[in-house]
Amino acid sequence: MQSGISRRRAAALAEGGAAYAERRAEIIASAARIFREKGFRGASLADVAESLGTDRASLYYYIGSKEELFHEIVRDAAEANAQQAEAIRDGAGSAVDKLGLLITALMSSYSIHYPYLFVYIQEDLSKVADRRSAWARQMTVINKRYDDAVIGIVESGFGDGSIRPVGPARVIAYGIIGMVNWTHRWYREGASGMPSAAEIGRTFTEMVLNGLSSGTLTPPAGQQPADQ
Amino acid sequence: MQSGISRRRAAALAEGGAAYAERRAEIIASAARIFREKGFRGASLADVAESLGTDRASLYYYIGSKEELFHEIVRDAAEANAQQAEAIRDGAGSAVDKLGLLITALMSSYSIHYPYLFVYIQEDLSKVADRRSAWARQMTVINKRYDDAVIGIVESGFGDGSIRPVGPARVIAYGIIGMVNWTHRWYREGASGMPSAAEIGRTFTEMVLNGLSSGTLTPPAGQQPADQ
DNA sequence: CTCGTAATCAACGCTTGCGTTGACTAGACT
DNA sequence: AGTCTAGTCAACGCAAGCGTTGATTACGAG
Repeated sequence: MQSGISRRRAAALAEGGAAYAERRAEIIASAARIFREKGFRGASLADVAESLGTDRASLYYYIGSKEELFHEIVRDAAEANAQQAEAIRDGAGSAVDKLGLLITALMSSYSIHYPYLFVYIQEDLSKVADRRSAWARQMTVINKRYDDAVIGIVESGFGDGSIRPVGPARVIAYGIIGMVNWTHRWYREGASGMPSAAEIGRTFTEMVLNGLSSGTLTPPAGQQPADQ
Repeated sequence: MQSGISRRRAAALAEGGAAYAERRAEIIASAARIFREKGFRGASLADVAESLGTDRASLYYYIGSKEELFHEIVRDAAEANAQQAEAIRDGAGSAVDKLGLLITALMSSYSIHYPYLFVYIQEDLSKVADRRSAWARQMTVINKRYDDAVIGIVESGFGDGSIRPVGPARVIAYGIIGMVNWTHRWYREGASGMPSAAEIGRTFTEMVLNGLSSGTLTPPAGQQPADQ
């Protein structure tokens, strides 16, 4: 059984009016900003409504619930992310090249889809929804695809010898992912003194691929003995 | 004006009974686990009480509020973290050595103080409390001390030539911090197939200091031209 | 001018969760 | 046995926030 407002929303959605779709997109964009600022639980629909200069109840003409709003924001971001990683994994080049590509591609995604991607990254999705819900299961799949793509690149590098096996592929992959994802805590698009996303990507790439050590004061690596 | 329960709590605290302190610590430890699992906003005091087999109201004999409980968990973790980073920065060794030390030290802290440290790390503190509150300002200071210690190590490495200036010191520092902190999303103490914190620390150290590239398929670094 | 549709909003019910009250219980001490 | 105290808990008040209703406004078409 549908509620009154829900029926009207479904009708408007089915009709597919351009103005309606545009207003809806506006709401989603504004909500993304709010979620980015306050987090999913910290943000209220009142905040979203206020940022749009409208009433909270009016939002329900465009969206079914706070969760639906959140899902809409996150799903596309996650899917795009996964596809990008998979495309790089399946593309041409050595594993090392691919890792470099991956890092810079992610950073520029962030720059473009900000704040959508950061909403996605900053939320620990396992804490936002019941693990058994349909949406949570979809997200688990998408996240796994993403992880597997990165892990796959590292493993292929182990195989062709282009990546030094300094540890388990999963740990290396999560290290890279973490380095990039953690930017959600400090990177602010266009803040004064803030390097560009591209510059951050280049720095990360260089440090992960070729290392920070200049080799002038420490032995130049190879396999150093486990000192513990 | 104090409420009844608050007066009794203050009295019990002032008296300093050992059993009281122990029970209080038990509550804090259990709360840390819950906060770690559900996040600050997602966890309710009912959850905490239930995990202790007691009533929610009984908690207030030991703690003043949910916030106080959270602060107690986080403050020490943050302070310990900052002091550790500062001690490493101010200790002996080259900057490269210090970075390696820092990474492994952090990872073993996590292993020891788990879940306290992860509660601290997983919460974006700017989203949990009003930025102007006394506590938030204290935390800002502690966080800055930590960041500055890491940035300081990187800068000193620039100075003595042991660290290659692949980008701004802040970006390098945040890259390392991110790599380590992101473990809160996937590292689970003692989960099956999970590497030890020490092993993860070694892997991260090796990849950041000496790089992943074997040099067999890509030019061995130096300064590569900006390709953009 | 009137009518119909798209869009808005004041007001409501409902749930969750925080913090408090004041009474109760178990056990130590006299 | 009687009393005192540390600790517990059923019950309450209160605020925030979600989703709904039903009426109202704005406005374009006829």
